[in-house]
Amino acid sequence: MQFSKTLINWYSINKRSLPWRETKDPYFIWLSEIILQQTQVKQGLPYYEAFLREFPSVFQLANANESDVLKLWQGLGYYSRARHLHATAKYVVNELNGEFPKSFKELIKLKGIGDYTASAIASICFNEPAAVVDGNVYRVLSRYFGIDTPINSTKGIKEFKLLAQELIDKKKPADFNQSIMEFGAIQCKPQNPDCSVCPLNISCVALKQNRIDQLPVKIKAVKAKKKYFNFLVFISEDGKTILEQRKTKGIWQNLYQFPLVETKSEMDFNTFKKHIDNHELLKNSSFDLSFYNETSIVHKLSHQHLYTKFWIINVKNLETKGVSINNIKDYAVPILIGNFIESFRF
DNA sequence: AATGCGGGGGC
DNA sequence: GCCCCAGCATT
Repeated sequence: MQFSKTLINWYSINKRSLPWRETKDPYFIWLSEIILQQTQVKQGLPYYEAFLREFPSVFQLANANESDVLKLWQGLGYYSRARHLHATAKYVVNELNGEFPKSFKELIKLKGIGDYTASAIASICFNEPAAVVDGNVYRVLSRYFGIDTPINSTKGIKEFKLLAQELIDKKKPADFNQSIMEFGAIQCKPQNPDCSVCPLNISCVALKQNRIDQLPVKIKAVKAKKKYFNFLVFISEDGKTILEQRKTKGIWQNLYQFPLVETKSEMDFNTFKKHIDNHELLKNSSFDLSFYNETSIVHKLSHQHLYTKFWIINVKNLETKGVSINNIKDYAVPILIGNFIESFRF
């Protein structure tokens, strides 16, 4: 197939030099693939290097505490990846003697490994002809073949997977998979690709029909909801503050934060002072309230916009409820909290 | 089939 | 402001 040959040839010339491309060790490939889910190389690379420094093998990762793994993951987002990464490391060490499964069928059973990641590991590490379909593959195939089935519909997911599976070079599954993804990342970019230098421009359907900017088709995402977060930043005279671990499902599960009061709207000083008067951590004690930011900090997640205020609460002492302010950098926190901690002078 | 989950960057 | 990103789990 000319399509596959062209991609593999393009890849051999244009591929970026990246650390996980120097190995077929499933631990390294697995780690890189989990980190790179929904994450660009530029953002994930430093995390990959940090994880390998801290956990050179699956055994060190399995022996770590989840809190330490989350701390290292801090800032990368989609924290369930880190929790599943750790759980799978423990499973591989404890149940599989530290050896990763060697087939798509077995790999996909592991936590945090879905169709894409199982295909990536099986092809790159074990030469199994399992086609990867990530955001890049959707884009390349939808444009080159002029397919307008929505890529995030059930029909589209099946259709593109089938097509990729037909196109894969069964003799070079690793090269084919990586070539089509790299091609999507560098040549067939989301915005303003330079089709004049594309090795596939002669036969690209979208280019011929002048539909490059209309493909791939995607079903619209729901709009983000607004939420109003008020963090209680306690400061005691003996140098302590309060951090709590988020145990509920939802965003930032198992990360730490200052005690959170969610409200229906943005709080001004007087309203908020009344609002928290009966708060569990404040009743029967005197406190001095002030704000860190008078206008909300807007933190945008994919599905929520968080209008956030940090409230400074000076108290006499916090006894055992508090943690030493000197140690707060040891806790894994959302980037929203992390940015505050960095800029606030305790 | 639909929803939730982060954060950074491009335009 | 909207879209995109080496997706997965849950319901």
